[in-house]
Amino acid sequence: MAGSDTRRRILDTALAAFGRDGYAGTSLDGLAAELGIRKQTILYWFPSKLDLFEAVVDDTAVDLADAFDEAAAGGLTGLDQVQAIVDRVFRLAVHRPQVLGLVREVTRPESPTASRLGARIRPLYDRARDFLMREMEAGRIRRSDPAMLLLSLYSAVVGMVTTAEYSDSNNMAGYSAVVGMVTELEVQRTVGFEPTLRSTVMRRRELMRFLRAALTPEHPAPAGP
Amino acid sequence: MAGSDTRRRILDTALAAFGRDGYAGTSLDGLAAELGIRKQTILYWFPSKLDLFEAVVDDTAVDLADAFDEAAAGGLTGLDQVQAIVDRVFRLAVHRPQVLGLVREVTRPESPTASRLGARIRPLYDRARDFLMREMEAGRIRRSDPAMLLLSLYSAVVGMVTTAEYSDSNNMAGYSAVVGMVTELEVQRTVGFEPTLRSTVMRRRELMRFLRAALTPEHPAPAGP
DNA sequence: GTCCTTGTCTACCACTTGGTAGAGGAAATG
DNA sequence: CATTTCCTCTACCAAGTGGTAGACAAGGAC
Repeated sequence: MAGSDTRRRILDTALAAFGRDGYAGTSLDGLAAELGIRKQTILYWFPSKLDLFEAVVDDTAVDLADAFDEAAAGGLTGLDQVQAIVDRVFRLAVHRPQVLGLVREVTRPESPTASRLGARIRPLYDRARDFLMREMEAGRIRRSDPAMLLLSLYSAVVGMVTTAEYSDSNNMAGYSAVVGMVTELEVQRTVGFEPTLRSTVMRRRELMRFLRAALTPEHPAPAGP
Repeated sequence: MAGSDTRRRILDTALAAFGRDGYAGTSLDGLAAELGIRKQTILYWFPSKLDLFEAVVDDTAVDLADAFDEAAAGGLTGLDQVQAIVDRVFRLAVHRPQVLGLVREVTRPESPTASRLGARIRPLYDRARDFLMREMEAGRIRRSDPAMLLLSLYSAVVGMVTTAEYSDSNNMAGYSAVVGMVTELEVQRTVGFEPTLRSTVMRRRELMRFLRAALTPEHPAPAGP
Protein backbone atom coordinates (compact mmCIF):
# COMPACT_ATOMS: atom_id res chain seq x y z
CA MET A 1 0.00 0.00 0.00
CA ALA A 2 2.98 2.25 0.50
CA GLY A 3 3.54 1.98 -3.23
CA SER A 4 0.31 3.70 -4.07
CA ASP A 5 1.48 6.60 -1.96
CA THR A 6 4.64 6.76 -4.08
CA ARG A 7 2.51 7.02 -7.20
CA ARG A 8 0.60 9.89 -5.66
CA ARG A 9 3.80 11.69 -4.71
CA ILE A 10 5.19 11.27 -8.20
CA LEU A 11 2.04 12.73 -9.74
CA ASP A 12 2.07 15.74 -7.44
CA THR A 13 5.73 16.52 -7.89
CA ALA A 14 5.52 15.95 -11.64
CA LEU A 15 2.59 18.35 -11.86
CA ALA A 16 4.67 21.09 -10.31
CA ALA A 17 7.74 20.25 -12.37
CA PHE A 18 5.96 20.10 -15.73
CA GLY A 19 4.15 23.33 -14.98
CA ARG A 20 7.33 25.03 -13.84
CA ASP A 21 9.90 23.80 -16.36
CA GLY A 22 7.74 22.48 -19.16
CA TYR A 23 7.73 18.98 -20.59
CA ALA A 24 11.07 19.20 -22.35
CA GLY A 25 12.65 21.00 -19.44
CA THR A 26 11.75 18.31 -16.96
CA SER A 27 14.03 15.30 -16.65
CA LEU A 28 13.11 12.06 -14.98
CA ASP A 29 16.41 12.05 -13.12
CA GLY A 30 15.78 15.50 -11.76
CA LEU A 31 12.24 14.60 -10.84
CA ALA A 32 13.45 11.49 -9.04
CA ALA A 33 16.08 13.47 -7.18
CA GLU A 34 13.44 15.93 -6.08
CA LEU A 35 11.42 13.01 -4.76
CA GLY A 36 14.38 11.29 -3.13
CA ILE A 37 13.95 8.15 -5.22
CA ARG A 38 15.52 6.60 -8.33
CA LYS A 39 14.35 7.31 -11.82
CA GLN A 40 13.52 3.63 -12.32
CA THR A 41 10.90 3.82 -9.62
CA ILE A 42 9.13 6.47 -11.65
CA LEU A 43 9.34 4.27 -14.72
CA TYR A 44 7.90 1.43 -12.70
CA TRP A 45 4.71 3.38 -12.04
CA PHE A 46 4.59 5.10 -15.41
CA PRO A 47 5.98 3.20 -18.40
CA SER A 48 7.42 6.30 -20.05
CA LYS A 49 7.86 10.01 -19.55
CA LEU A 50 4.98 10.68 -21.91
CA ASP A 51 2.74 8.30 -19.99
CA LEU A 52 3.57 10.17 -16.82
CA PHE A 53 2.75 13.48 -18.44
CA GLU A 54 -0.58 12.22 -19.71
CA ALA A 55 -1.41 10.82 -16.30
CA VAL A 56 -0.68 14.22 -14.78
CA VAL A 57 -2.89 15.91 -17.36
CA ASP A 58 -5.75 13.50 -16.73
CA ASP A 59 -5.36 13.95 -13.01
CA THR A 60 -5.46 17.72 -13.37
CA ALA A 61 -8.46 17.61 -15.66
CA VAL A 62 -10.41 15.92 -12.90
CA ASP A 63 -9.58 18.74 -10.51
CA LEU A 64 -10.65 21.33 -13.02
CA ALA A 65 -13.86 19.52 -13.83
CA ASP A 66 -14.69 19.21 -10.15
CA ALA A 67 -14.12 22.90 -9.61
CA PHE A 68 -16.44 23.83 -12.44
CA ASP A 69 -19.00 21.25 -11.39
CA GLU A 70 -19.03 22.67 -7.91
CA ALA A 71 -19.41 26.21 -9.17
CA ALA A 72 -22.21 25.22 -11.52
CA ALA A 73 -24.10 23.13 -9.00
CA GLY A 74 -25.93 26.12 -7.59
CA GLY A 75 -27.99 26.48 -10.74
CA LEU A 76 -27.41 30.20 -10.95
CA THR A 77 -28.03 32.32 -14.02
CA GLY A 78 -26.45 35.24 -15.81
CA LEU A 79 -23.63 37.09 -14.17
CA ASP A 80 -24.23 35.36 -10.86
CA GLN A 81 -23.19 32.08 -12.39
CA VAL A 82 -20.17 33.69 -13.99
CA GLN A 83 -19.22 35.24 -10.70
CA ALA A 84 -19.45 31.86 -8.99
CA ILE A 85 -17.11 30.30 -11.54
CA VAL A 86 -14.62 33.13 -11.26
CA ASP A 87 -14.58 32.77 -7.50
CA ARG A 88 -14.00 29.06 -7.81
CA VAL A 89 -11.17 29.48 -10.29
CA PHE A 90 -9.49 31.97 -8.03
CA ARG A 91 -9.80 29.56 -5.15
CA LEU A 92 -8.14 26.90 -7.24
CA ALA A 93 -5.39 29.30 -8.24
CA VAL A 94 -4.68 30.10 -4.62
CA HIS A 95 -4.80 26.57 -3.29
CA ARG A 96 -3.23 24.64 -6.14
CA PRO A 97 -1.33 27.09 -8.32
CA GLN A 98 0.54 24.21 -9.95
CA VAL A 99 -2.62 23.36 -11.86
CA LEU A 100 -2.44 26.64 -13.71
CA GLY A 101 1.19 26.07 -14.50
CA LEU A 102 0.27 22.85 -16.20
CA VAL A 103 -2.55 24.50 -18.09
CA ARG A 104 -0.09 26.98 -19.44
CA GLU A 105 2.26 24.23 -20.55
CA VAL A 106 -0.41 22.01 -22.04
CA THR A 107 -2.14 24.73 -24.02
CA ARG A 108 0.81 25.28 -26.30
CA PRO A 109 0.08 23.99 -29.79
CA GLU A 110 3.35 22.06 -29.65
CA SER A 111 2.56 20.44 -26.36
CA PRO A 112 3.01 16.67 -26.50
CA THR A 113 -0.62 16.28 -25.52
CA ALA A 114 -2.13 19.35 -27.12
CA SER A 115 -5.46 17.64 -27.58
CA ARG A 116 -5.59 15.51 -24.46
CA LEU A 117 -6.67 18.08 -21.91
CA GLY A 118 -9.02 19.35 -24.55
CA ALA A 119 -10.74 16.00 -24.86
CA ARG A 120 -11.01 15.69 -21.11
CA ILE A 121 -12.48 19.15 -20.79
CA ARG A 122 -14.81 18.83 -23.75
CA PRO A 123 -17.94 18.20 -21.65
CA LEU A 124 -17.26 21.34 -19.65
CA TYR A 125 -16.84 23.30 -22.85
CA ASP A 126 -20.14 22.04 -24.22
CA ARG A 127 -21.95 22.79 -21.01
CA ALA A 128 -20.56 26.28 -20.86
CA ARG A 129 -21.60 26.96 -24.42
CA ASP A 130 -25.09 25.67 -23.78
CA PHE A 131 -25.25 27.88 -20.73
CA LEU A 132 -24.24 30.93 -22.72
CA MET A 133 -26.79 30.17 -25.43
CA ARG A 134 -29.58 29.76 -22.90
CA GLU A 135 -28.69 33.00 -21.19
CA MET A 136 -28.53 34.80 -24.51
CA GLU A 137 -31.93 33.43 -25.37
CA ALA A 138 -33.23 34.69 -22.04
CA GLY A 139 -31.70 38.11 -22.67
CA ARG A 140 -29.49 37.98 -19.60
CA ILE A 141 -26.31 37.99 -21.65
CA ARG A 142 -25.66 39.98 -24.76
CA ARG A 143 -26.04 38.08 -28.00
CA SER A 144 -22.95 36.98 -29.94
CA ASP A 145 -21.17 33.88 -31.16
CA PRO A 146 -21.14 31.65 -28.04
CA ALA A 147 -18.05 29.66 -29.00
CA MET A 148 -15.99 32.72 -29.70
CA LEU A 149 -17.25 34.52 -26.63
CA LEU A 150 -16.33 31.50 -24.57
CA LEU A 151 -12.79 31.44 -25.87
CA SER A 152 -12.43 35.13 -25.14
CA LEU A 153 -13.73 34.65 -21.63
CA TYR A 154 -11.41 31.76 -21.07
CA SER A 155 -8.36 33.69 -22.18
CA ALA A 156 -9.35 36.67 -20.08
CA VAL A 157 -9.99 34.60 -16.97
CA VAL A 158 -6.91 32.44 -17.20
CA GLY A 159 -4.81 35.38 -18.25
CA MET A 160 -5.93 37.49 -15.35
CA VAL A 161 -5.79 34.74 -12.80
CA THR A 162 -2.39 33.55 -13.78
CA THR A 163 -0.82 36.94 -13.97
CA ALA A 164 1.51 37.38 -11.09
CA GLU A 165 1.23 40.79 -9.59
CA TYR A 166 4.85 41.32 -8.79
CA SER A 167 4.96 44.98 -7.95
CA ASP A 168 8.56 45.17 -6.89
CA SER A 169 9.52 48.31 -8.74
CA ASN A 170 13.18 47.96 -7.86
CA ASN A 171 14.45 45.17 -10.04
CA MET A 172 11.71 45.43 -12.60
CA ALA A 173 10.58 41.92 -11.88
CA GLY A 174 7.23 43.47 -12.50
CA TYR A 175 6.98 43.34 -16.21
CA SER A 176 9.06 40.26 -16.78
CA ALA A 177 6.95 38.27 -14.39
CA VAL A 178 3.72 39.35 -15.99
CA VAL A 179 1.75 36.42 -17.24
CA GLY A 180 4.31 34.40 -15.37
CA MET A 181 2.44 31.51 -13.94
CA VAL A 182 1.90 31.46 -10.24
CA THR A 183 3.49 28.11 -9.78
CA GLU A 184 5.02 28.34 -6.37
CA LEU A 185 4.06 30.67 -3.62
CA GLU A 186 7.52 30.35 -2.15
CA VAL A 187 9.10 31.54 -5.36
CA GLN A 188 6.82 34.52 -5.33
CA ARG A 189 7.79 35.43 -1.82
CA THR A 190 11.47 35.32 -2.60
CA VAL A 191 10.90 37.88 -5.31
CA GLY A 192 9.10 40.13 -2.91
CA PHE A 193 5.55 39.41 -3.93
CA GLU A 194 3.07 39.14 -1.12
CA PRO A 195 0.10 36.96 -2.02
CA THR A 196 -2.13 38.85 0.32
CA LEU A 197 -5.86 39.02 0.46
CA ARG A 198 -5.81 42.57 -0.79
CA SER A 199 -4.06 41.92 -4.09
CA THR A 200 -6.08 38.82 -4.81
CA VAL A 201 -9.36 40.52 -4.09
CA MET A 202 -8.41 43.52 -6.19
CA ARG A 203 -7.54 41.32 -9.10
CA ARG A 204 -10.77 39.40 -8.86
CA ARG A 205 -12.78 42.59 -8.76
CA GLU A 206 -10.93 43.88 -11.80
CA LEU A 207 -11.69 40.68 -13.64
CA MET A 208 -15.39 40.77 -12.82
CA ARG A 209 -15.56 44.28 -14.18
CA PHE A 210 -14.12 42.99 -17.43
CA LEU A 211 -16.52 40.09 -17.61
CA ARG A 212 -19.49 42.28 -16.86
CA ALA A 213 -18.54 44.48 -19.77
CA ALA A 214 -18.35 41.54 -22.09
CA LEU A 215 -21.56 39.90 -20.99
CA THR A 216 -24.16 42.49 -20.11
CA PRO A 217 -26.78 43.01 -22.82
CA GLU A 218 -26.81 46.15 -24.91
CA HIS A 219 -27.16 49.33 -22.90
CA PRO A 220 -29.89 51.97 -23.25
CA ALA A 221 -27.70 53.84 -25.72
CA PRO A 222 -27.40 51.71 -28.85
CA ALA A 223 -24.39 52.80 -30.85
CA GLY A 224 -25.70 51.56 -34.16
CA PRO A 225 -25.04 48.18 -35.86
CA MET B 1 29.04 39.96 -46.05
CA ALA B 2 27.22 36.70 -46.63
CA GLY B 3 28.01 35.84 -43.03
CA SER B 4 25.95 38.65 -41.64
CA ASP B 5 23.02 37.24 -43.55
CA THR B 6 23.61 33.89 -41.85
CA ARG B 7 23.44 35.59 -38.50
CA ARG B 8 20.15 37.18 -39.45
CA ARG B 9 18.71 33.86 -40.59
CA ILE B 10 19.77 32.17 -37.38
CA LEU B 11 18.08 34.86 -35.31
CA ASP B 12 14.83 34.61 -37.25
CA THR B 13 14.65 30.84 -37.17
CA ALA B 14 15.67 30.73 -33.52
CA LEU B 15 12.92 33.20 -32.65
CA ALA B 16 10.32 30.88 -34.13
CA ALA B 17 11.87 27.78 -32.60
CA PHE B 18 12.20 29.20 -29.08
CA GLY B 19 8.66 30.52 -29.20
CA ARG B 20 7.29 27.27 -30.55
CA ASP B 21 9.21 24.67 -28.53
CA GLY B 22 10.55 26.70 -25.64
CA TYR B 23 14.16 27.12 -24.62
CA ALA B 24 14.66 23.60 -23.30
CA GLY B 25 12.73 22.08 -26.17
CA THR B 26 14.93 23.68 -28.80
CA SER B 27 18.18 21.94 -29.73
CA LEU B 28 21.00 23.54 -31.63
CA ASP B 29 21.26 20.51 -33.88
CA GLY B 30 17.59 20.72 -34.75
CA LEU B 31 17.85 24.43 -35.32
CA ALA B 32 20.84 23.93 -37.59
CA ALA B 33 19.03 21.23 -39.53
CA GLU B 34 16.09 23.56 -40.01
CA LEU B 35 18.51 26.14 -41.38
CA GLY B 36 20.42 23.69 -43.54
CA ILE B 37 23.71 24.42 -41.78
CA ARG B 38 25.86 22.77 -39.09
CA LYS B 39 25.44 23.44 -35.42
CA GLN B 40 28.99 24.77 -35.21
CA THR B 41 28.08 27.59 -37.53
CA ILE B 42 25.49 28.69 -35.02
CA LEU B 43 28.08 28.49 -32.25
CA TYR B 44 30.41 30.61 -34.34
CA TRP B 45 27.93 33.48 -34.41
CA PHE B 46 26.66 32.95 -30.88
CA PRO B 47 29.12 31.54 -28.33
CA SER B 48 26.50 29.48 -26.55
CA LYS B 49 22.85 28.51 -26.66
CA LEU B 50 22.09 30.98 -23.91
CA ASP B 51 23.85 33.75 -25.77
CA LEU B 52 21.72 32.99 -28.80
CA PHE B 53 18.57 33.10 -26.74
CA GLU B 54 19.50 36.43 -25.20
CA ALA B 55 20.30 37.84 -28.60
CA VAL B 56 16.88 36.75 -29.82
CA VAL B 57 15.23 38.37 -26.81
CA ASP B 58 17.09 41.63 -27.32
CA ASP B 59 16.24 41.58 -30.98
CA THR B 60 12.58 41.06 -30.20
CA ALA B 61 12.53 43.75 -27.56
CA VAL B 62 13.51 46.23 -30.21
CA ASP B 63 10.55 45.24 -32.35
CA LEU B 64 8.19 45.57 -29.43
CA ALA B 65 9.58 48.92 -28.43
CA ASP B 66 9.27 50.19 -31.98
CA ALA B 67 5.66 49.09 -32.16
CA PHE B 68 4.78 50.88 -28.96
CA ASP B 69 6.76 53.93 -29.94
CA GLU B 70 4.89 54.13 -33.19
CA ALA B 71 1.54 53.76 -31.49
CA ALA B 72 2.40 56.39 -28.91
CA ALA B 73 3.82 58.88 -31.38
CA GLY B 74 0.41 60.35 -32.17
CA GLY B 75 0.19 61.94 -28.75
CA LEU B 76 -3.35 60.74 -28.18
CA THR B 77 -5.09 60.63 -24.83
CA GLY B 78 -7.49 58.42 -22.96
CA LEU B 79 -9.12 55.54 -24.75
CA ASP B 80 -7.93 56.78 -28.12
CA GLN B 81 -4.37 56.13 -27.12
CA VAL B 82 -5.29 52.72 -25.77
CA GLN B 83 -7.09 51.92 -28.98
CA ALA B 84 -4.05 52.89 -31.00
CA ILE B 85 -1.84 50.56 -28.98
CA VAL B 86 -4.27 47.70 -29.29
CA ASP B 87 -4.41 48.15 -33.03
CA ARG B 88 -0.63 48.17 -33.21
CA VAL B 89 -0.29 45.03 -31.11
CA PHE B 90 -2.80 43.24 -33.28
CA ARG B 91 -0.87 44.26 -36.34
CA LEU B 92 2.29 42.87 -34.82
CA ALA B 93 0.48 39.65 -33.94
CA VAL B 94 -0.67 39.24 -37.51
CA HIS B 95 2.60 40.09 -39.20
CA ARG B 96 5.11 38.57 -36.83
CA PRO B 97 3.29 36.05 -34.64
CA GLN B 98 6.60 34.50 -33.61
CA VAL B 99 7.23 37.51 -31.41
CA LEU B 100 4.29 36.60 -29.24
CA GLY B 101 5.49 33.03 -29.00
CA LEU B 102 8.75 34.29 -27.59
CA VAL B 103 6.96 36.58 -25.16
CA ARG B 104 5.08 33.61 -23.87
CA GLU B 105 8.26 31.64 -23.39
CA VAL B 106 10.23 34.44 -21.83
CA THR B 107 7.58 35.48 -19.34
CA ARG B 108 7.76 32.22 -17.43
CA PRO B 109 9.36 32.75 -14.03
CA GLU B 110 11.73 29.87 -14.79
CA SER B 111 12.77 31.30 -18.11
CA PRO B 112 16.55 31.46 -18.45
CA THR B 113 16.26 35.19 -19.00
CA ALA B 114 13.26 35.99 -16.88
CA SER B 115 14.53 39.48 -16.19
CA ARG B 116 16.17 40.28 -19.50
CA LEU B 117 13.16 41.21 -21.59
CA GLY B 118 11.90 43.00 -18.52
CA ALA B 119 14.97 45.19 -18.37
CA ARG B 120 14.72 45.94 -22.07
CA ILE B 121 11.07 46.83 -21.79
CA ARG B 122 11.43 48.82 -18.60
CA PRO B 123 11.27 52.23 -20.32
CA LEU B 124 8.01 51.26 -22.01
CA TYR B 125 6.60 50.15 -18.71
CA ASP B 126 7.50 53.41 -17.05
CA ARG B 127 6.06 55.45 -19.87
CA ALA B 128 2.83 53.50 -19.81
CA ARG B 129 2.49 53.99 -16.08
CA ASP B 130 3.15 57.70 -16.39
CA PHE B 131 0.55 57.85 -19.12
CA LEU B 132 -2.02 56.14 -16.93
CA MET B 133 -1.30 58.43 -14.01
CA ARG B 134 -1.64 61.52 -16.17
CA GLU B 135 -4.93 60.32 -17.60
CA MET B 136 -6.22 59.47 -14.14
CA GLU B 137 -5.28 62.93 -12.99
CA ALA B 138 -7.14 64.38 -15.94
CA GLY B 139 -10.17 62.24 -15.18
CA ARG B 140 -10.12 60.47 -18.51
CA ILE B 141 -9.39 57.11 -16.93
CA ARG B 142 -10.83 55.78 -13.72
CA ARG B 143 -8.61 56.08 -10.69
CA SER B 144 -6.82 53.03 -9.33
CA ASP B 145 -3.35 51.65 -8.73
CA PRO B 146 -1.57 52.36 -12.03
CA ALA B 147 0.97 49.55 -11.76
CA MET B 148 -1.63 46.95 -11.02
CA LEU B 149 -3.99 48.23 -13.65
CA LEU B 150 -1.18 48.10 -16.15
CA LEU B 151 -0.40 44.49 -15.36
CA SER B 152 -4.06 43.62 -15.72
CA LEU B 153 -4.27 45.36 -19.03
CA TYR B 154 -1.16 43.65 -20.23
CA SER B 155 -2.44 40.22 -19.33
CA ALA B 156 -5.79 40.93 -20.93
CA VAL B 157 -4.30 42.27 -24.13
CA VAL B 158 -1.66 39.59 -24.59
CA GLY B 159 -4.09 36.93 -23.49
CA MET B 160 -6.73 38.02 -25.95
CA VAL B 161 -4.37 38.64 -28.80
CA THR B 162 -2.56 35.39 -28.45
CA THR B 163 -5.63 33.27 -28.10
CA ALA B 164 -6.10 31.26 -31.22
CA GLU B 165 -9.68 31.14 -32.27
CA TYR B 166 -9.75 27.58 -33.46
CA SER B 167 -13.45 26.97 -33.88
CA ASP B 168 -13.22 23.53 -35.38
CA SER B 169 -15.90 21.82 -33.37
CA ASN B 170 -15.06 18.43 -34.76
CA ASN B 171 -11.85 17.42 -33.10
CA MET B 172 -12.19 19.77 -30.18
CA ALA B 173 -9.04 21.54 -31.12
CA GLY B 174 -11.01 24.51 -29.88
CA TYR B 175 -10.38 24.33 -26.21
CA SER B 176 -6.99 22.75 -26.32
CA ALA B 177 -5.67 25.44 -28.58
CA VAL B 178 -6.97 28.22 -26.42
CA VAL B 179 -4.20 30.48 -25.24
CA GLY B 180 -2.09 28.52 -27.66
CA MET B 181 0.24 30.98 -29.15
CA VAL B 182 -0.28 31.93 -32.75
CA THR B 183 3.20 30.99 -33.79
CA GLU B 184 2.75 29.89 -37.33
CA LEU B 185 -0.03 30.79 -39.65
CA GLU B 186 0.59 27.64 -41.62
CA VAL B 187 0.10 25.51 -38.57
CA GLN B 188 -3.17 27.24 -37.96
CA ARG B 189 -4.37 26.58 -41.45
CA THR B 190 -3.59 22.90 -41.24
CA VAL B 191 -5.82 22.68 -38.20
CA GLY B 192 -8.63 24.36 -40.04
CA PHE B 193 -8.32 27.82 -38.62
CA GLU B 194 -8.83 30.61 -41.07
CA PRO B 195 -7.03 33.76 -40.02
CA THR B 196 -9.57 35.91 -41.77
CA LEU B 197 -10.30 39.55 -41.34
CA ARG B 198 -13.60 38.75 -39.71
CA SER B 199 -12.26 36.76 -36.77
CA THR B 200 -9.42 39.17 -36.16
CA VAL B 201 -11.69 42.17 -36.23
CA MET B 202 -14.21 40.52 -33.95
CA ARG B 203 -11.53 39.70 -31.45
CA ARG B 204 -10.16 43.19 -31.47
CA ARG B 205 -13.60 44.64 -30.94
CA GLU B 206 -14.18 42.26 -28.06
CA LEU B 207 -10.92 43.32 -26.50
CA MET B 208 -11.67 47.01 -26.81
CA ARG B 209 -14.97 46.45 -25.04
CA PHE B 210 -13.05 44.89 -22.18
CA LEU B 211 -10.55 47.68 -22.00
CA ARG B 212 -13.23 50.32 -22.09
CA ALA B 213 -14.88 48.70 -19.10
CA ALA B 214 -11.64 48.69 -17.18
CA LEU B 215 -10.64 52.23 -18.01
CA THR B 216 -13.69 54.47 -18.21
CA PRO B 217 -14.21 56.62 -15.14
CA GLU B 218 -17.01 55.94 -12.68
CA HIS B 219 -20.47 56.03 -14.23
CA PRO B 220 -23.39 58.24 -13.20
CA ALA B 221 -24.52 55.56 -10.77
CA PRO B 222 -21.92 55.31 -8.00
CA ALA B 223 -22.17 51.93 -6.29
CA GLY B 224 -20.71 53.03 -2.99
CA PRO B 225 -17.03 53.24 -1.97
C1' DG C 1 9.54 -23.90 4.83
C1' DT C 2 8.70 -22.46 -0.70
C1' DC C 3 6.56 -19.60 -4.13
C1' DC C 4 4.80 -15.55 -6.03
C1' DT C 5 3.80 -10.64 -6.07
C1' DT C 6 5.07 -6.02 -5.23
C1' DG C 7 8.16 -2.31 -5.11
C1' DT C 8 12.70 -0.25 -5.21
C1' DC C 9 17.04 -0.57 -6.42
C1' DT C 10 21.98 -1.02 -9.29
C1' DA C 11 23.98 -1.54 -13.67
C1' DC C 12 23.95 -0.52 -18.15
C1' DC C 13 22.81 1.13 -22.98
C1' DA C 14 22.02 3.88 -27.19
C1' DC C 15 21.32 8.31 -28.25
C1' DT C 16 21.24 13.37 -27.87
C1' DT C 17 22.85 17.41 -25.68
C1' DG C 18 25.83 21.77 -25.68
C1' DG C 19 30.46 22.73 -26.48
C1' DT C 20 35.78 22.40 -28.02
C1' DA C 21 39.62 21.94 -31.39
C1' DG C 22 41.05 22.72 -35.39
C1' DA C 23 41.10 21.83 -40.63
C1' DG C 24 40.26 24.14 -44.83
C1' DG C 25 38.14 27.05 -48.39
C1' DA C 26 37.32 31.67 -50.13
C1' DA C 27 38.38 36.10 -50.58
C1' DA C 28 40.38 40.15 -49.53
C1' DT C 29 45.10 42.50 -48.48
C1' DG C 30 49.91 43.21 -48.96
C1' DC D 1 52.72 35.42 -54.95
C1' DA D 2 52.11 34.93 -49.67
C1' DT D 3 49.32 36.25 -45.66
C1' DT D 4 45.60 37.22 -43.07
C1' DT D 5 40.71 37.38 -42.10
C1' DC D 6 36.33 35.54 -42.37
C1' DC D 7 33.33 31.78 -42.39
C1' DT D 8 31.76 26.98 -42.41
C1' DC D 9 32.93 22.69 -41.89
C1' DT D 10 34.50 17.56 -39.80
C1' DA D 11 35.83 15.18 -35.80
C1' DC D 12 35.32 14.62 -31.07
C1' DC D 13 33.96 14.73 -26.21
C1' DA D 14 31.86 14.64 -21.50
C1' DA D 15 27.57 14.88 -19.55
C1' DG D 16 22.84 13.97 -19.52
C1' DT D 17 18.63 11.84 -21.78
C1' DG D 18 14.80 8.22 -21.65
C1' DG D 19 14.59 3.47 -21.29
C1' DT D 20 15.83 -1.89 -20.50
C1' DA D 21 17.35 -5.91 -17.75
C1' DG D 22 17.47 -7.83 -13.89
C1' DA D 23 19.03 -8.31 -8.84
C1' DC D 24 17.10 -8.11 -4.32
C1' DA D 25 14.29 -7.47 -0.29
C1' DA D 26 9.73 -7.61 2.08
C1' DG D 27 5.53 -9.82 2.67
C1' DG D 28 1.57 -12.66 2.02
C1' DA D 29 -0.30 -17.33 0.46
C1' DC D 30 0.09 -22.03 0.63
